[in-house]
Amino acid sequence: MGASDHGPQPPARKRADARRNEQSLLDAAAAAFLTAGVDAPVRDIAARAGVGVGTIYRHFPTRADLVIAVYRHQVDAAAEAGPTLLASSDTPSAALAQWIDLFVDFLVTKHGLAEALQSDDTTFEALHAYFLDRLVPVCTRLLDAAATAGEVRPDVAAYELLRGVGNLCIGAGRDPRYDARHLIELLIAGLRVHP
Amino acid sequence: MGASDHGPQPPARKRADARRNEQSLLDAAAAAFLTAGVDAPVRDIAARAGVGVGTIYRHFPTRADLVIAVYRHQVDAAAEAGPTLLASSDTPSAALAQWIDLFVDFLVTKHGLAEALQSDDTTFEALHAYFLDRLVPVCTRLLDAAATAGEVRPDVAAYELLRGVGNLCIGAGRDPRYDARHLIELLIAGLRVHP
DNA sequence: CCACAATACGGAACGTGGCTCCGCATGCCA
DNA sequence: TGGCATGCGGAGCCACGTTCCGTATTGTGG
Repeated sequence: MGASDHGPQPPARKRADARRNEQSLLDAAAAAFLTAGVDAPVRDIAARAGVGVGTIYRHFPTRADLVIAVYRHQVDAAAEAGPTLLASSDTPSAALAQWIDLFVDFLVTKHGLAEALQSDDTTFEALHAYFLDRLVPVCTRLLDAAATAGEVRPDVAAYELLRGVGNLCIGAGRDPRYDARHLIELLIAGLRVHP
Repeated sequence: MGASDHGPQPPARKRADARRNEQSLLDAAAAAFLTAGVDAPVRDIAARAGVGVGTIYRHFPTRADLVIAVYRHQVDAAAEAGPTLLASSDTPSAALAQWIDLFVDFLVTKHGLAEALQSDDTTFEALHAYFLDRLVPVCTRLLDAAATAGEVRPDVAAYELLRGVGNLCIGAGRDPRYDARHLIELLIAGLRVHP
């Protein structure tokens, strides 16, 4: 559900001010997320957008809805990059590595996103689900291709790998001594079938 | 600092009721952590212990202090297990693997601990520091031994490895599809020098 | 152009949780 | 037993999420 229809062709027309406010909120949220992370206080976001808190909840009932709306494009781009990479890379495992790099780039630059994705807070459940809906199929395809080519172990599920990578991104960029990419490289090395 | 003296020989005698309350609080906190995780509400812990909230803050000014006090023994045990394993194992890398297993066992059974350890919440800074103080030296020794024996890559710091393992433990046991141990096994496989 | 219903808005108000502060109780020692 | 250092309780303040409803705005049919 929810993973296929992202082009509301049948325009459920809304009032002009509503659309205006929705856009203001998206802009404000994006800005707030940048400086204060994805759990920036609701009131702050509302203030930035010049609206009342009620307006946020009307447009984005849960925080997850707001976060998804802000990052939807980038997540979709990552999803679409999968097949492209698979087609353009020398080997499936190279495509997989590049794709994961993309994913990491995304997570690492979004303050608090990786944390939120793994949080058990029910507020973020939908966020978790959205990421999985979009990315697990892509990752599965890359993983399958690499496994079929005998390049990686066949006993790792896309879900697990994605969560692992997501987890390793937590706290990246907050501590110079912690290099998430380095560990993810290790993880992928461990995934490889060694001669 | 704070990592070496854990036997207050010079007894800074406190009042009897103070010591009693401190113990009640430790018991109550341990129980609360078990059911509600390490961020169980302060008021709940106080109620369980039959004291006022002020008493908690007097004995344990920050949440980290309380968590540390509750888990101190187990962390110390993990620290002490390092050298023991190194002496009793066939190879340094086997000792390392076993030791990490121990660490994972600990983290996985403590609801919310792994999350707290990586949280950027300043409340938990001291917790993070305590774990590192105690465990980084031990892990460094294991890692050095294994690297010297040519069993693992020499370019991974104990700090990084511990944080990576800690991160991978986040959310373990909350989702049957996510097996932290499996990924950590992968990580360690990637750490190994392959023939 | 106007009236009026549908739609959307704002922000006061409530619940929860962390943390502080100070008047009061308690243990300790002489 | 008296006096006082030490420790205690919990009311109260703040920050934040979330709800709710009186009011304002929009767009449409007359």
